[in-house]
Amino acid sequence: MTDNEQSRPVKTAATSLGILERLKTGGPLGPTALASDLGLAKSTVHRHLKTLEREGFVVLDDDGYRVGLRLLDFGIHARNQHQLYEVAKPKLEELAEQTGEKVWCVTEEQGRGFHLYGAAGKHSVRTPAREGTRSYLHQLAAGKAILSAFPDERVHEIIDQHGLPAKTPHTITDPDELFEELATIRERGFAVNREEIVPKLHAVGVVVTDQTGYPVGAISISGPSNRLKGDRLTDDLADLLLGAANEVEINLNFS
Amino acid sequence: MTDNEQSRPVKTAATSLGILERLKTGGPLGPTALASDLGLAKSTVHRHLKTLEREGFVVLDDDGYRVGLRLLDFGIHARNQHQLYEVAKPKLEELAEQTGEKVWCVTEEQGRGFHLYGAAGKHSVRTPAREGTRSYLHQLAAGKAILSAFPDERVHEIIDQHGLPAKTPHTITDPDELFEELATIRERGFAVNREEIVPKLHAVGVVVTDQTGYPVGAISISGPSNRLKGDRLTDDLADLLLGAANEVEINLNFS
DNA sequence: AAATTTTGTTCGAAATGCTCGAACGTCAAT
DNA sequence: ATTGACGTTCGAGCATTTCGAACAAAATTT
Repeated sequence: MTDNEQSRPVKTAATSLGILERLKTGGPLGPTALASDLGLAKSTVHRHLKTLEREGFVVLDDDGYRVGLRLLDFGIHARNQHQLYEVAKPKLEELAEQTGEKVWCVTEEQGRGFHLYGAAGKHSVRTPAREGTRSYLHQLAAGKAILSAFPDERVHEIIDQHGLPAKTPHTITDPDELFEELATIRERGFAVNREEIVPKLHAVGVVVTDQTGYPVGAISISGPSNRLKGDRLTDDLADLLLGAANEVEINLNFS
Repeated sequence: MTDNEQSRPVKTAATSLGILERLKTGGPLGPTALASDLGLAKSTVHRHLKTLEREGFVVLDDDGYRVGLRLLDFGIHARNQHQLYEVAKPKLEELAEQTGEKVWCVTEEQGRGFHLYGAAGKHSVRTPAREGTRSYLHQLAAGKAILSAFPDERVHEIIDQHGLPAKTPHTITDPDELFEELATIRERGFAVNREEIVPKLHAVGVVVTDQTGYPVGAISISGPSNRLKGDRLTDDLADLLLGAANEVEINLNFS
């Protein structure tokens, strides 16, 4: 499963997806700008755009082409496939209300973490994470909680596939260190993140498993480091999360 | 702008998108099932799937290929491009709380209506609409409200492009009837939907325009026909919506 | 307002790279 | 152990994509 080298990819399809990707991050663009960015001929990009437009994946307005809401339809569908979303959602809102912080629900796909849903408490701070955001598991409290529930073998696969890229000086970049951390997490039941992805941002995360012990995702609470520290972080909030995760796990068995 | 006949579409890209579409509606599937559904060779579908998988647009699990959460990333991004979403959201939650019904925010793209966000009140009923759902504008209260703010010329374009397909016996299928309805909506300021998309479901909708009068979307309240009728529908709820839409319009000018 | 530059769009021709079918490997079921 | 169904790989023909150049349309400048 470590093999991600594809024998013969469909280059034409990859080109279309590359255009979508570029439009997502690069705002509205025209054929000329896209062509030079992607190293393609104007006419080629134009043809792709018109095809994508026909299907609603991109739309044309005054400023150029943008990603279309057709993708929201697909995205919401992708999210609804995860039972965790619907079950965890009300619990997350409750936690956000109680703690005043930002509460997330994260799941794993292809060795990466995806933010399924976030509930904002009264005092929650703005972070780079949005719904749909894809992150490296080892950079997230929720992600490390998920990793702690995988067999070592699977964690090795993930490291092989994605590495352990750093986001801040505190990010865990050494496999051995990560495995030690995962042992600690398994022991005490929750994961802690101290400025490992965003400076001055801390978080706690707890895994949510199904009946077989497989991690279907994790929930986390994040906030400013000076508010999420000491006992509040490792006792109060961790306990709150452990209870919530436990409830979610039970509800998952009956849906 | 009525020309949607594309000179030379990129067939290969369209094939990939067709696979995505089929996976969205048809649940997890394997290469063989997809190939026979789409009239393609197994090996062709396989190659497309591997390409899509590499980009995270589909994922493979025990039951077959599914649409991947990478699409949620794109979809959320598409939604965030519409300022209306963020501005209307808190107001929708407020309305849902007040009325107990389901409240939606809809916007237009390519002559179709897209459900940006829905807030559920205590007594809200389950309908086919989800976030991201694409509908015909003439079948929605919010959609008709949007149409009422377009110039007739644009409405004609939309009718030419998409027709006026029926969902129930009450759906408006005649252009003249639609234009009469739009005149009424412009006059009184709100649109009403009586079982035009779902039997026994009624709704009220009010357009939200920008400074130039262009409809950036609409908000609506929907619920069972026996609860949303008479004065409650055309007075109480309509007034509530008109006030909310007005507030949203003002807030849109400062964001 | 004319001219010029930039951008969007169309089209032909060459060759890339996609599609198909057949064969192989793999797994589950009988 | 054997059969069948499914996923995967690979070669070869040719359908399709890609590029570049030319044209049309805007936008920007003089």
